[in-house]
Amino acid sequence: MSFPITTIAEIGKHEGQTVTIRGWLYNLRESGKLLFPQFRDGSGVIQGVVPKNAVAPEIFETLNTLTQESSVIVEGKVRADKRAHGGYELDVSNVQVVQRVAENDPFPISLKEHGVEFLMEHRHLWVRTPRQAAILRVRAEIIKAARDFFDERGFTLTDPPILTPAACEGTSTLFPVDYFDEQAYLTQSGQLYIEATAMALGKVYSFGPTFRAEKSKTRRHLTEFWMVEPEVAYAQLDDIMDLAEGLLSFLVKRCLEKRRADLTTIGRDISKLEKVEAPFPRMTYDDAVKMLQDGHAKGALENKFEWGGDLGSPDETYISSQFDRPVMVHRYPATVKAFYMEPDPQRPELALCVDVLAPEGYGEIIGGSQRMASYDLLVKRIHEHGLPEEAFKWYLDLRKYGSVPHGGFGMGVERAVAWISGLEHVRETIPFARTLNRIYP
RNA sequence: UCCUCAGUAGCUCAAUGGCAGAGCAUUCGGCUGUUAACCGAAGGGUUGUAGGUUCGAGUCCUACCUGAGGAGCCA
Repeated sequence: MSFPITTIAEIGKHEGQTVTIRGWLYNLRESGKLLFPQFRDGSGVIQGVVPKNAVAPEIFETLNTLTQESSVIVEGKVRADKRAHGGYELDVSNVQVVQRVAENDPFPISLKEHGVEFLMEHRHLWVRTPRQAAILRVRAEIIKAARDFFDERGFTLTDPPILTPAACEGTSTLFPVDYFDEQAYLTQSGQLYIEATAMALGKVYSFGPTFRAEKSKTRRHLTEFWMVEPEVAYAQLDDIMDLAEGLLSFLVKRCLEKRRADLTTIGRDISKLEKVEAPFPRMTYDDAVKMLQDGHAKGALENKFEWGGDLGSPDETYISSQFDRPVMVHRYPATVKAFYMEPDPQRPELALCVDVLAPEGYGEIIGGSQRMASYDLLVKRIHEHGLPEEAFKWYLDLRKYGSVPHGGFGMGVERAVAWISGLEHVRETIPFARTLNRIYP
């Protein structure tokens, strides 16, 4: 095996040359004394062509009896061919089997369809299939793009703790952890901590895992998921909305530039993504209520929405279905939102907050707000929500020592990936999903 | 927590209360351009679990287990 090693993605650069690829047998088709082994290496799939009279008998026999997902190092000459899916084929001249999958215990994920439970039980093997690999590449691209977006705009990455002493927003949905005989919790948001670092560094963001012990069983929920959370000193609600709009359109543009082939593999309708450009529609909660009531009058919504409630999932789906790009709903009633949100000075019953609803029924992918700047009002709200003031002492300090208007948002990475990739369920957007009923593999 | 649906071969699914079936996968045979290749053959079953009704239950009833996606809650 002395020929140059290449990846399948870059094999076109070696047309006419003999190369080495290192990967796995994806599938084997045969037609008499002609074999068509398909190899994958994580970067793509290429079909090999092996006529019986063109190679040594032992090489033909090795390939003829090779099993799906056996690991192989293959030597062959790259040839452009219109009949090939990637545009190239490999005229195989030599093969070395690294590990052969036993036929009495074959690779479980055959090329035919499978059910969700079976696939999730074999997630460690499912990730090898082309569609799942494409989704994970899109996820990686979105993560890189989000970091580039903030890094290029003068934000500093500050990592909040994952082990926390108390609830950010109430204990009911937290995973408890024993911390040297003390009760601790896995974080449900880094927000409160990055409010502190924003007062130190001006513009900050966090990027990390988040844990919610909610017993949610829907296509939008994981118990462990990743969030990008920017936080900006001196920012007001309009600045936060501008930032959210800028981030989402940046992510979509980047994926269209760099991961178009993967989106095609996944089966995404790319024309829908191409419409996602700033500015996004912005509507107040009041106008959203009117839209929902109109929807009810037209028979599109089952229940009549009354002012004062939080938007339910069917409500979000209806609103977002009216637009071809994300829609920003702002200024909800303070009573349905978190304790730390700044009241609207024009109408104190409203919170200066925004939810960004993705199109095509993907629901809320960003939630943000302007944070409460007043010490006295914040103490009052903490008490109203029945939260222990002692646990928030450090958070209240931020309002004592140079408090300023500030705000930020959290974007759910998996929901963003599900939307951009056009997936039915967020469990495919993360390598190993943690859901209500699954913590294996 | 509530509502709805599902559980039969390794996988995906059939089977009116009356013999347990097919496709894929695996093995064997055939085919020199296959595209989830195709053609022929073989092996492969405690029908989720425990009860019940019945001459007879994969099928009907009860409970439980497991899973799914919807509500609530949220990103």
